[in-house]
Amino acid sequence: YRQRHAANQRERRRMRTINEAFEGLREKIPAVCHNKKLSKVDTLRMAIRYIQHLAQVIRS
DNA sequence: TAGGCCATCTGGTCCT
DNA sequence: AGGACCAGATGGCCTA
Repeated sequence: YRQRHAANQRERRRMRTINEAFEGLREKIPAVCHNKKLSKVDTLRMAIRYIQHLAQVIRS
């Protein structure tokens, strides 16, 4: 009813902030394929790889 | 058609 | 009490 609806609305807002953060992270990853958007899970995986790569560059 | 990705709803738990 | 966070369930959409 009223409470439930309000909670759902807040949850949607919360998810939106998370998705915006994903969007921000996506932009920091060098684009492999430019037109195709990375999925959330791939964004995380690529970010990990990229950080590892950067660490390697610093080390050498 | 199965599998991956996603948005949404929901109930539980913890924090303010 | 009310909100934030979380994970599970569900259904839609798209692609190999």
